[in-house]
Parts: sequence; structure tokens; C-alpha cells
Amino acid sequence: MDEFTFFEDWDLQAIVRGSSYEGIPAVTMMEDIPQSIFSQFSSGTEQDDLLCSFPAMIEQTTTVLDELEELYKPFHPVLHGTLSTQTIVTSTISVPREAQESEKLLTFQDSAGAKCKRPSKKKKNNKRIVKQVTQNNLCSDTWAWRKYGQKPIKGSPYPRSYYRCSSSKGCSARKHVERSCSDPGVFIITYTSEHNHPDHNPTRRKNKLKLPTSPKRVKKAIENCSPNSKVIQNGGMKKEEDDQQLNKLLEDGHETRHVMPDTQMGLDAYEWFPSIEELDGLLNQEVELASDFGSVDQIFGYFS
DNA sequence: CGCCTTTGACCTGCGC
DNA sequence: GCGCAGGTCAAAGGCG
Repeated sequence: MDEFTFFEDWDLQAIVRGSSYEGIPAVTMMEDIPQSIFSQFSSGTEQDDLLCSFPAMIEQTTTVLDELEELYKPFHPVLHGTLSTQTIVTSTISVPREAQESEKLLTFQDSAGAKCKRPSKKKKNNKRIVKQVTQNNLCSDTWAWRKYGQKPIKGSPYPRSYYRCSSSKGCSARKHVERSCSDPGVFIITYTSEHNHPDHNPTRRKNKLKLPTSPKRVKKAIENCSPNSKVIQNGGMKKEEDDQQLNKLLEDGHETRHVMPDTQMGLDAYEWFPSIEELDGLLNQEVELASDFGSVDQIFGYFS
């Protein structure tokens, strides 16, 4: 099981306990992780080491799913009643603010495989949501983002790109995107701050329909996320692999322009996931859905 | 023309 | 206090 699948499974926790975050739903707090799950991986070391061992949990996700099943049960009626479908599907992990501000809790394995021992550059109101997506879903959120910076990250062959929300002036929402060091096909998106405006703003472009904006821009973006970029030159993916990924992204970009008629989405979304197995299955099928309709996020955009 | 990306410079917080 | 690294700014140029 790869890292992405692990996080997808981990998201079941987020789904079950998900809370709204102004368009970025399904927030999971680290302290919500049941001690019984931690205990499977902990050998009595400090919490630092425990969080660092997340990647090691990947191999044991099957047993974790049993735990998640238990967690899911009490919320089953909720899923059938009140939670939004977007909350159900969105792949999201968050790091609690308390954890960010506490050096002990923030230590975890970052995408570069390096230990991040120091707390983030915190500003107040510094919620962070970490989301791992494949290239298929790279453009799947519904906000318009404007790139304002790019930096090489120590220990990673890939640079990190910084975006701020351009859907509304004065919106403080930000995100940064970087390639996973272990799996270049996976992009790690970290959202910080919150949107101060509703999702739908007709005066601004929306990524869900407009991205990739053009093949040239997509090509540049891919190039800048590769070790071949001007920023980072040391090692990494071969050029032909970049080309393959570019071609794939271009295909996906074409797909995202497909419009799903409202009438086709008129089913009761709450009947989609009657059990944890189906929910898990659906998460694993997200890529397939994305190729058909653009992305799951995009699909649920039609509900809102 | 408006919005976007690029990119070097600058700012800020942390560890030593 | 200094150096490092992450994060942000802003000017310049490109794209649609």
C-alpha cells in the first residue's frame, strides 16, 4: 500500500469526524486519533517519535480500518442525515494548531522525508490542512488561486509553490503545493488560513472550470515542480517521466472541462456510502471518477 | 487590459 | 547575535 492510499484511508477518520472549514471540509485533529490506534505503533517512545512513525503505519492500515469501522458506526446516522457529501469525499488531513505551536507535536515526517522539528511560521489563526492528491485532482478545489512565490525546500528535489486565494480581494486563504519526494506523482497541498468569502464568486475565475488555464501554463507548472526547474537542479525525475506526466495532466485538464448536467446529479447523495467498506472503496475509485467528471470535488460543486 | 507566473529580494522565526 | 530556512513581497513580463 502506498503512502497516498494510506492517507486516503486515514481520511476515513477525517470523514467520520469531519467538521466544516469554510470550503475545506473534513478537519481531523491529531488528538482525536484513538489511543488504541497509536498504541499499535508506539513502543512507549515520546509522541514525537510516534508522529514520525506515520509512514510506518502504512503497512498496518488494514488493522486501522477495523478501528475506523468502529469509529464510523456511531456516526452512521449522521452520514445519512446531515453531513455534506463534500465532507464525505474530500481527502484531508489537518495538523491542529495546538500541535503546530507545540514543537513536540509538530515533529513529523514531511514530504521531503526530513524531520520538521520546528513549528511552522505561525501566524495567529493558523489552521493547516494537509491534503495529498494525485495529478488527476491537482486542480480540483473550487477556489481561484494566484501564485505568489516558489521556494526550494531543503532536503527535497522539488520546489514548493505558494498560492493565495484570488477569488476575493482581501481573502487571507493560502496554500502551498509541493511534490511528494517519495512519490512524484503525488502532490501535497497545505492549506493555511481561511477564506473570508463564500465559495461562489461570479466575478472571479474558478479553478474547477478554468484550470489548467492553458497547455503552456500547465507545462510551465509541471516544469517548475520538477527537479529540472531552474530553482532545483539536483537529481530526481527523468525528463521523459516529466513529459509523460505532462501529457497525462493535459489529458486530465481536457477532462475537467466536461460539464455534469444537474439532472444527472439529482440522486440522494447520502445513499452513496451505506458502509465503511463502500466509503473506502469510493475513495480508492476517486481517480476513476476524476477521469470521468473532472474530480470528486468538482462533482460536489454541483450540489452547492 | 486584467490577471497570471516568475523570481530575486526581503522578512521572520528558530536553533545554535 | 548569527545563520539558516520557510514564507512573502513586488516588479517585470507573459498570456488570453
